[in-house]
Amino acid sequence: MSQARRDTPNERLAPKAVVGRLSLYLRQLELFERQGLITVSSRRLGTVLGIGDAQVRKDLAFFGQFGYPGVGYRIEELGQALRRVMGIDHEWPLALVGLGNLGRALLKYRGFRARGFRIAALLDNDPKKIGHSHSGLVIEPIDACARVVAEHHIALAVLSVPGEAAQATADLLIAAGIVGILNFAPVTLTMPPHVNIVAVDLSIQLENLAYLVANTEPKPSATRLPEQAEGG
Amino acid sequence: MSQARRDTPNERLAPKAVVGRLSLYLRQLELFERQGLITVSSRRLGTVLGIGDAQVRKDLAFFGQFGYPGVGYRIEELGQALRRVMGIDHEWPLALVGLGNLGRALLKYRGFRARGFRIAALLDNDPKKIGHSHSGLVIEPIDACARVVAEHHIALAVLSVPGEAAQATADLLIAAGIVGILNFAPVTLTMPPHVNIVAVDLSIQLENLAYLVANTEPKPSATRLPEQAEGG
DNA sequence: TAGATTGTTAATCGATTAACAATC
DNA sequence: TAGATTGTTAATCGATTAACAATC
Repeated sequence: MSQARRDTPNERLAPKAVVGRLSLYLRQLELFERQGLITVSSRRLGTVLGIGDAQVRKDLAFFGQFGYPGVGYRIEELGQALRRVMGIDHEWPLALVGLGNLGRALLKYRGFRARGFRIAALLDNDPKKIGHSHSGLVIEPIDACARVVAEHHIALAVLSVPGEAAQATADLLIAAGIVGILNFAPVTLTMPPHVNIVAVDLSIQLENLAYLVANTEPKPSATRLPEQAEGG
Repeated sequence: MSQARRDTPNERLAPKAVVGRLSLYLRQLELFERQGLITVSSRRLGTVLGIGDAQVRKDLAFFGQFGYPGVGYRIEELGQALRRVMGIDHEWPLALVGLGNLGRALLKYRGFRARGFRIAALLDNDPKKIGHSHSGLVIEPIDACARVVAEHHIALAVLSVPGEAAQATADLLIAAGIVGILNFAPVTLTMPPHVNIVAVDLSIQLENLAYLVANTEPKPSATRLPEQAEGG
């Protein structure tokens, strides 16, 4: 419940790499909190995430002064501060667009809800799906997105339509006022500058993994030396 | 069917950022190929992906000399070369571990198959699920992973178990010979150095999007100037 | 040939790591 | 106090961009 102490918000947008790590820090802080810890040092926080202590401090310092020299960071306070700088100190209603296999799985995915993201509307263009209910929500036609977005004050959309439909659907969503899209379609979308997109291309991730595996030394011996691996 | 011309494989592992873009290049090349194009310049390839022409050339040059001055890149030839350097010029059998909502959606996801990844085995620890068939495959207990991995020559696993089970399950998979994991569990896994991991954390991606949206200027006017957005 | 475009070198930019005075 | 740890500056490292001779 304490307030952040010396919050010196930075004018610039944080580097993408920093923001990605912020989410990792927050997740780990919440874990530490459940374990009953009160404070944590940059070294300890970094170690469990495979990140150097200097980098942890630098990342956090970008947004303000949250630590106490000689003590470390107060976990609850830092967690609150990070939620605020990340813009997730309040709920975000989402539109889920495209209710194929992946879309329906995302609808039931509990990780979103746990992080303050609430799916508030379902959109699909398949006449066989429109009108059906999933998890208490009725699927509406994509044409209705302007009304739906306004009604529920939705800013973010999760796009899980087929690749062929992705750009046209995104255009409709943007016209309806959507300003952020989490794109699961395997397509590079073209956007006006005020709209943000984060692409999650599962095949590309798997390809990157294949490359790494194809170019990594095999296990050198029976000895194993645990080491950290990263992700976004 | 042509061979790459002057392939000068680089000893070093390519930077992560380069590998990520390689997948984008390949996807776009395949699109161009379907559109009937024969050659493409670095400028054109870059433009549609929102990447500079110098960067496209530099990325490709890391792996060899694939272009023709004055002409550009032969699309089919470059595509083949990229598939080879990425290690996806052959099929990869996968183990899908964890058949919750997300796991079942991934099983039906067609993007994997289209890219040479074939789910060859299903593993889950829920007694209610073991023995049931999905898409022609029988769910086996995770304890059986050593046998299953050996039988199907599986190197890569897709891990979609709950966060609490992720590390223990990953340890079993590694002991069974798995050397690459696509991790959907919201947990930072600890790995021996010969094992690669790519983390796909959907909540983190959505958090990054929320940050961007919360810190982006709103639409300045009615004029729109389309611009490229990126993703991995 | 003239025009286009590569591969590569040099210049710039940004991100990570190391070091340390200041603080508790 | 002595020990721990921060925030920040300087040093290093890596990645991107610009420029251009070489090539077709």
